[in-house]
Amino acid sequence: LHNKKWEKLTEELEKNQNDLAATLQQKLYEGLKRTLQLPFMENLNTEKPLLNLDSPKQMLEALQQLGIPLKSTSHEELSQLSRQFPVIQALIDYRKVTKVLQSFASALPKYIHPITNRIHPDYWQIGTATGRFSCRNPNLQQIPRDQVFRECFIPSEGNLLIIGDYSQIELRVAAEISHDQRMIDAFQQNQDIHCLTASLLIGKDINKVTKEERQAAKAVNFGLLYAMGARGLQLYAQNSYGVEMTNQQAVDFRQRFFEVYQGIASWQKELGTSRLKEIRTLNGRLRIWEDRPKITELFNTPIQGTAADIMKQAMAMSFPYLNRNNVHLIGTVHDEILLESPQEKAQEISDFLKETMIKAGKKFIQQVPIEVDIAIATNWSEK
DNA sequence: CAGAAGCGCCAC
DNA sequence: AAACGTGGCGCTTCTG
Ligand SMILES: Nc1nc2c(ncn2[C@H]2C[C@H](O)[C@@H](COP(=O)(O)OP(=O)(O)OP(=O)(O)O)O2)c(=O)[nH]1
Ligand SMILES: [Mn+2]
Ligand SMILES: [Mn+2]
Repeated sequence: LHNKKWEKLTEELEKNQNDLAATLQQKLYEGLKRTLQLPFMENLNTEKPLLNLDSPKQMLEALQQLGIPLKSTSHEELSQLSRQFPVIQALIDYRKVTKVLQSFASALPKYIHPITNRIHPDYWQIGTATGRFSCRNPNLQQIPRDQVFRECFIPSEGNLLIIGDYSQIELRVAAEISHDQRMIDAFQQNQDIHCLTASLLIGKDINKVTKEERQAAKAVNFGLLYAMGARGLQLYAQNSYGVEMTNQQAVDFRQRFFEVYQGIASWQKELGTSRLKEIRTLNGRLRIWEDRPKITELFNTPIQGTAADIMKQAMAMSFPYLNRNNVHLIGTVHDEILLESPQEKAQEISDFLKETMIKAGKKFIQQVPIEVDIAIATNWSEK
């Protein structure tokens, strides 16, 4: 971790948070004064705040008193009303900064080891029901994507980071498992389905889709793959793209998706009516449920699980070579491997990692080509 | 007072 | 009947 950069980032976020807290408080109290004319308003300028901005319960009560119809203060509900009520936008903004400040900016330095000057989290090999790794103390698999955070993660002197990430991995696994011909063809033609979905959703040339729009499309592709409904699609399009969809439009979009990917549709139908209480990944690993699983779990498990199999296969296959070359495997983020390599070997090692990850993929996936995005970097934001 | 539960949100 | 999934973490509030 780049200490100085991190400290500076933390300071900026703190300043930011103070401003946003002031804005939010002002909007809340102003509103409450108007609607309630409560005597406690006289105490406004005392040290003790009347409302805890971090308390969902108090925020909900306060917003309801302002006449805003809410059942909870989750982002999903808030974003619906953010344009109508400035105070809601203020709460969303305050929450965002508070979250990254509390969970990351302030929390992470506590984990820097006094001797190694590094962060040493615990990785759990069987951390999830599907076979993924999990990570904790701290969880380095949930560092914000934003460059200002990622650029603080740097290799030690004389080394470089090598970052390998599978391309569209669970879609490729899904194409293999379902035998969906259209999706297989798409991957054989090296197409990017995340970009395609983004362009269809926002009505924009596929070549003009931004990184953020592509990122947002992932949840649509994986959502539909794992049985997201029209309602869920509609909400998601609104909240992440600002795309207003009627229920009918969402139904139509969903229908078109499955008309294109008929193999996915029939795979879902087959599994959905199967009454299975257990299911395997392509590596043969088994997940068992006590009672009938939800179909969403049943759909997800073989695919997420196979992606995890591939990941672990790649790690196992590369480790001996890495070890011989004094290259350290310093992290993994589900379909991503992070290495720290002596500078002069970095090119050679990155070629090796990429080929090994692809080879591991091919062990389980034969109908669909496997692609890996690889980067040699001086920090984690450069992938 | 400690620990569990609930909420909300970060990542893949 | 309808349903995206897999996690970890910080805070507040509840429970005992
Ligand atoms: N069910 C579900 N799975 C997700 C979601 N986001 C990511 N995943 C899973 C499926 C992805 O293939 C896998 C790896 O995430 P990545 O961010 O690397 O995306 P992906 O590999 O699909 O695309 P990429 O080409 O790497 O940008 O994690 C999600 O919102 N829902
Ligand atoms: Mn990926
Ligand atoms: Mn990834």
